[in-house]
Amino acid sequence: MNRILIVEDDEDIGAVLEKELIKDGYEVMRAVTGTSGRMMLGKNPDLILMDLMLPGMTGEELLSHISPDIPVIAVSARSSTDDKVDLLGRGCVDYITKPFDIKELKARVAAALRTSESKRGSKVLSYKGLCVDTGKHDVTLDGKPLKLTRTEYAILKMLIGSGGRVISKSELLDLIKDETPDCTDSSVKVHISNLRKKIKEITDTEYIEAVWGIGFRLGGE
Amino acid sequence: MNRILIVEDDEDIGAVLEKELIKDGYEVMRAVTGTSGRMMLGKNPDLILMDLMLPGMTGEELLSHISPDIPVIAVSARSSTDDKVDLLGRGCVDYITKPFDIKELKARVAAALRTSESKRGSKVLSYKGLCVDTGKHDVTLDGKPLKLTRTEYAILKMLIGSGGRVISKSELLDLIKDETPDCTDSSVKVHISNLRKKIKEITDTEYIEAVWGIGFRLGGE
DNA sequence: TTCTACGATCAAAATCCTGTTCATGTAAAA
DNA sequence: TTTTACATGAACAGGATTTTGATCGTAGAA
Repeated sequence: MNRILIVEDDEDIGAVLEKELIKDGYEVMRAVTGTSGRMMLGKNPDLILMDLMLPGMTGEELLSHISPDIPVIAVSARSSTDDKVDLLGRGCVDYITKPFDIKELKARVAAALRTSESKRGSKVLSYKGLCVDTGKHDVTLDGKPLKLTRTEYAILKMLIGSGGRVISKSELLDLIKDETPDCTDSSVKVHISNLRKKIKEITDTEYIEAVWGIGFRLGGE
Repeated sequence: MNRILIVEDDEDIGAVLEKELIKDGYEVMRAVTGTSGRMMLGKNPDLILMDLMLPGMTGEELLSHISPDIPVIAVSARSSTDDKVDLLGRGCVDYITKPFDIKELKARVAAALRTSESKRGSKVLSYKGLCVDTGKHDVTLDGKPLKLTRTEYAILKMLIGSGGRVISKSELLDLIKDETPDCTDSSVKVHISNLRKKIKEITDTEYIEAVWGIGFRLGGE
């Protein structure tokens, strides 16, 4: 779940934003001054929605304290192009002028989160010669590329991402359910089987291990 | 993704810098001498982190070869104010003395990149013979000009600007939505198709690669 | 040992995606 | 006005992927 920090001194607007964003499934934190906003940076928000006119500290000042990989959307009554250019230069990814349409705001929040997620979620997970690059969305085994389908990739990523923990079949089912809500666990079995087949074409090491009655785990002996 | 060139002869320090910067999502290149640093200028770094005491060529000498719009941060044991003024005059945007705090260094790197990016909004992105000049708004393939429409250009720029990352279809849709808010992903498909067609007129290399169920990526084999 | 429930695999069927082409609408250029 | 270039949506073909159902193998319990 994504965490959004709202820095807004107007109680009404803040409350509306909070309610709407919670409705969309975000976790929301609120601050009413620049100073309190700065303190809440410690809680690692994934996105910041910020008014530029704040008591205590200007939005611009607050901006300079924010790590550049957190997307910031500025909300302001001001709308001169100069302001806009200036802010975008300082690390804001977007800019909305009041009064705003809540639907548009939500769309921009979603877009900003999407790009930042793919940018910083670009991690390389690895386990014994098996490398999953979550940004490039590709996998290599002992240096050789492994061509996986979407589901196979998702399963492998889940397995490799959970550090040796056993993943229950129902967890894997949830992964697949996103696309097809009604499916039995027999598809999971097939995907696992196909994954193993592709792995076997490259190495003899057994990577995917079944744990009876529980699920699967990565652990090539 | 931003590319950072580290010119540092101390192996330990260089390795730490590289690791930390990669962790932050930068693409890192290393050089251990001034001379090799100079060669790597050809790889178009977005920022240079440079030790001033180098074998082969002094940092000051190297500085004079660097294009003035690339931000350079000097890292040095020396700390006299004269040195500092001198260097800043020669085009360094910042100056850090050893021993430095890695967090501070990262913050300065981020800040320097942010300002330089907004200053010269134009940047030449390139990938295997494909060059996108965001300033001049034109594209060349193996030296030959590629005449693209506005949308095709936007798509290609997004793909090339994201360093091999997969761009989801919804991200591409957002790009098009700016002009026509209601459009289906079938237009994305058509644009991609047209782009490929134009590329194919010049070379046989496959540049735009589909990642099934996810989106598209640049990656000519 | 024998039984049962679960795991593995296969091939066919169903579904989903991509790459094209074509007809249409629209806005700018001549 | 006419012409041209672009963007879009519909429709379809050709694949790729996913699911299903049947079948066989195997671990664990009685």
